[in-house]
Amino acid sequence: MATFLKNLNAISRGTTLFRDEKLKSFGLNGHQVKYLFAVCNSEGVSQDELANLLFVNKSNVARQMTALEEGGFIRREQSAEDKRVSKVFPTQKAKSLMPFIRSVNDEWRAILCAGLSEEECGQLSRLLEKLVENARQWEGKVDKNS
Amino acid sequence: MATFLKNLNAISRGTTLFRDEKLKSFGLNGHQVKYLFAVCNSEGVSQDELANLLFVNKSNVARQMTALEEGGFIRREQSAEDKRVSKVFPTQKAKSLMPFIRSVNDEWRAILCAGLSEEECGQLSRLLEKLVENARQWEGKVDKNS
DNA sequence: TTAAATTAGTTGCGAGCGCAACTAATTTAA
DNA sequence: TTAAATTAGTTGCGCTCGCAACTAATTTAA
Repeated sequence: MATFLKNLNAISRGTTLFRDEKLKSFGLNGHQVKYLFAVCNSEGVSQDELANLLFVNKSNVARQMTALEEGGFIRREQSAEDKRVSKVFPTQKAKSLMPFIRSVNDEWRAILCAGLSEEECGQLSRLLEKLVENARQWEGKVDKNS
Repeated sequence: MATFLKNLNAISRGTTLFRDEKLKSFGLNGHQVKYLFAVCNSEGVSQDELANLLFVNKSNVARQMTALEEGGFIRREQSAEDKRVSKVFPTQKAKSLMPFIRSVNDEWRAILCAGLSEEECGQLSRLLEKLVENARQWEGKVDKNS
């Protein structure tokens, strides 16, 4: 069990490091890629929805959106129906970068899953999905609202 | 793939949160448990070895050892053979706490793995182990010494 | 034997993170 | 209809983290 968490840390760290390496020349760090990727896959998403999608606190979304906006990767648009809501859109610059970001992700997955069969890879995804569901259910129960 | 990393974050966060909840009354937070657990399972380990075991930067080990020492959970002893090395030992206080820490870990694993069979749980551990190995190999290749 | 290279540990720095407190907009109830 | 509760987003705080630069001890080479 202790092993378990340690392992997740190692993989998370590696992922960020890999993305850092590949994307720093574009003015993005390994953490920001995660946010930008989500925005590009859900254009017009609200910051609150982003926080839920990415399992991070909404304060981090606010800060990263400011950074990405200053970097010219996204723009925010106040929702007409609900003026509290900021809808987030990728800029053309971000969209142009997406194929490359996808290739970086693919490359990293290939490195991570080297030596695993397709079945094992799928099995792993499925099992992790289940664990996340369990974790979220517990987190919901203790009601750290976020 | 994007999903993949997000999932790891959610599980990591849940683990820390759970440990925070259960152990704060003992003066330990969710992160420190990880370090203390490793020390208790490898009495006399060096800080450098701890960093490798836990996949964290050695600077964090130094800081957490200072905190754990101040909290009365560990003591450091300069190695006689190599005066650069600090050997780290758990105090009696820490040892007494270990059964409880183990039960917290077990409880969390039970929550995480609810709905999974023994075989699936084992399979998951095995697959993650492989991924970590792959990640470490890549991290070693880019030589971020740490 | 002495000088250079390596190693364990520490510290300053900047970054990400979660939480709590806040503002402003919206919804719910009285 | 107005007051209370909720919601989206922002900001201050304190924590952990990784990196780089540093000290002191040790090992390697000249």
